[in-house]
Amino acid sequence: MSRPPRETTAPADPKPGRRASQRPTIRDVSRLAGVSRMTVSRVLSDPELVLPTTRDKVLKAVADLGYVPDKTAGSLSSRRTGFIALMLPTLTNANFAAVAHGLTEALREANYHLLIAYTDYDMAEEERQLLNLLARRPEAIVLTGAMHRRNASRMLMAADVPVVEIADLPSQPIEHAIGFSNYQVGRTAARYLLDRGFTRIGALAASPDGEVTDHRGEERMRGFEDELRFARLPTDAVLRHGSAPVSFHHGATAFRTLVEAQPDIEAIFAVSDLSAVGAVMEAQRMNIRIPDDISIMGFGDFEIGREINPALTTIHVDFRALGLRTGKMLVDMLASDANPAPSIVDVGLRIVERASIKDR
Amino acid sequence: MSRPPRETTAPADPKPGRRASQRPTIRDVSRLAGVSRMTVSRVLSDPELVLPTTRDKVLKAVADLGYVPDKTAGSLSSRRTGFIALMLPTLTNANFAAVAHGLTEALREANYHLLIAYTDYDMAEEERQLLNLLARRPEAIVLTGAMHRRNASRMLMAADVPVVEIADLPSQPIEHAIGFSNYQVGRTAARYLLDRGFTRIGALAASPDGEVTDHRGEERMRGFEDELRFARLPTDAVLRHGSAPVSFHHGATAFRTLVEAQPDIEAIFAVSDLSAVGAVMEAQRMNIRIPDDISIMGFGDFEIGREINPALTTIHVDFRALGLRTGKMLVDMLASDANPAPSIVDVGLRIVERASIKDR
DNA sequence: CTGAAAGCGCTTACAG
DNA sequence: CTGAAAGCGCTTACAG
Repeated sequence: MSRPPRETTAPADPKPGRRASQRPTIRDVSRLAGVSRMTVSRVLSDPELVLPTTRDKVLKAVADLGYVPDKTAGSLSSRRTGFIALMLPTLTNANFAAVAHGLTEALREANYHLLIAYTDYDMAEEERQLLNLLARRPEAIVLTGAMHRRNASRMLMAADVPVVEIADLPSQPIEHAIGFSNYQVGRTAARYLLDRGFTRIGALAASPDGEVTDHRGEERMRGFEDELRFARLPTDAVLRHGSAPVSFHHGATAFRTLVEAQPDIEAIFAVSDLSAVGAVMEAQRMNIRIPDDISIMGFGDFEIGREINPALTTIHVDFRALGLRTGKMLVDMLASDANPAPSIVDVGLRIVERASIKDR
Repeated sequence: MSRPPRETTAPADPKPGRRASQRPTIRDVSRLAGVSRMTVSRVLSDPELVLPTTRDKVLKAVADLGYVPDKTAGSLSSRRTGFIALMLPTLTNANFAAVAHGLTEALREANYHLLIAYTDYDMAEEERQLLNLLARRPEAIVLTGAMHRRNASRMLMAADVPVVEIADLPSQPIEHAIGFSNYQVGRTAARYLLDRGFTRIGALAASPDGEVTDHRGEERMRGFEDELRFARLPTDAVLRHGSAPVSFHHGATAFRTLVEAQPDIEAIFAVSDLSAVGAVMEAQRMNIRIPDDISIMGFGDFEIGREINPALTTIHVDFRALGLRTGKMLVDMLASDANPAPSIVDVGLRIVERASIKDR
């Protein structure tokens, strides 16, 4: 592996005199433009309110100085930070990232900035992060529903801003909730497999581990097991393996474990497409044909599921739309300064039938 | 798909009187504890400085009121916001998400909060986001290297804080740079394929589209093409298809396009594992055997590449470590308040040999 | 259409 | 070990 020389042209004088030049303030602009600070402020926030001549003088001074208003000061004074807090279990999950993207998009026009924190599925960390977030005085708080520590719930209730829980529909929402029932996802999956006549049915999930738990995934498993029980089927092939978050590798090892323990298994629901795809890959290596020998379905409709062979049957939730919708609701709410009654919105879910479930 | 009734227990009285109760300030705490505001401030930032008796009174008042200090005010006063700005092309890319995770981890102990923005690979958006970020007075700015608009570069230079470009090694860094050479990635990939005796060599990438361009990916392609040219091989099988960011689907369609145009192709380098994996999946559907008929290698070492069959040969860069390292450097720098000379750190790269390249 | 005054909720820099 | 004063850089709420 040869490495030809790189042309490392050292920049002439990088960032000269950092400490020398203080950043200009509104006062500097006002002096240069020969107007009051209020006028500068107006030009920047409500230009129509000031005479074009004055406006141009100010704008020129702003450009000449490279003035960037300090929002820290602005926030303190106006009591509006322009922050919306978002707390997620993790950033490295395409669906949660999609929520963040959807939210950002909805918030962009109204000029809100997302303040993101994540918990790594750890409830103790959620509480810690929540404190950090609250200290920044966000104008609204968005977080993943399902489970919080008591202290976290209390802090959320005491926070003087709208709270919306997403991606689940808690039975006792803190305030607003926009999402879907993970419990229903589990029941729907089981029902789907039941309806196709399978009787040896299993599942792949993570194992709850104290404070580090995927509560939403657990909800799916609870629904799945309930539906099996209602059908008088055993739940002993519902495998909890490793800890959250799941991964392709999780699916591969869990699949092998399950199949070795239950060789007659016919159909498997994985808590996430990540696990389901890993299971399909492991099946290929074990020379188990999907779906002829074993049927597999996932949850989340990740892109990779559409591309593998066979394409993965899964349950789809539009996470991007969920983020978008949450953002729009918040923008409306914050604009009107109203305090509407708590709303619970179910965005629903949809089975996407592809090729990983056997026709029978 | 039946939907049994959900127990929608409406919470007794969610968030009573939001507008009634103002959030407590440091003044409220000081009054309740019978001390000055300064003493409250000290208890919260430097507890050893105050008498245990006094401290306990204050802590009790803080707990009773549920006081959370307002960092907006604190920031303005102390001139330290505790923010580190991070600008990324996108959040929905496992490697960039890993950078964010690594950074967060390094920053956590020092109590810095990441302020994240992303550009969707759009340079105009980068400039807009940069302004938003700068207005929040971050104490340092981390962004993806390779390319910026002139205005963006100027704003960065004028910003009175450390700037570090990551995930590339620009020939003219703004200040610090921690990353690897994407150009070298391309050359290394081509060299690897050349050394194995392939002569009909192609590549899969996105097509630059004005302001919306994956400049780092383009650098990889430039290196790849250069290495082919140095070997006196044609570059006509380097396919640019669709626009950034690439995806599994991108790889699938680009692969089909390339193979139909160049049926005698022997080996392909994909700009990202995402495309490479999509290509492998499409090959399966086309009954093209990997690596017997065509060899494929990717870049980025995404988890899915390890799990597919055949496992994907790729080029690995430790993005998490990159984030971690950047964070540590920043914490040190900010703690000492020093202004060290610009540092350029190459974290290197590594070929991961798996099964998608034919032995010959 | 423009500006002088007051204040947002903290911390800095003293003083005692 | 504790506190009174001043001030961070803006915007609000008037006033003219």
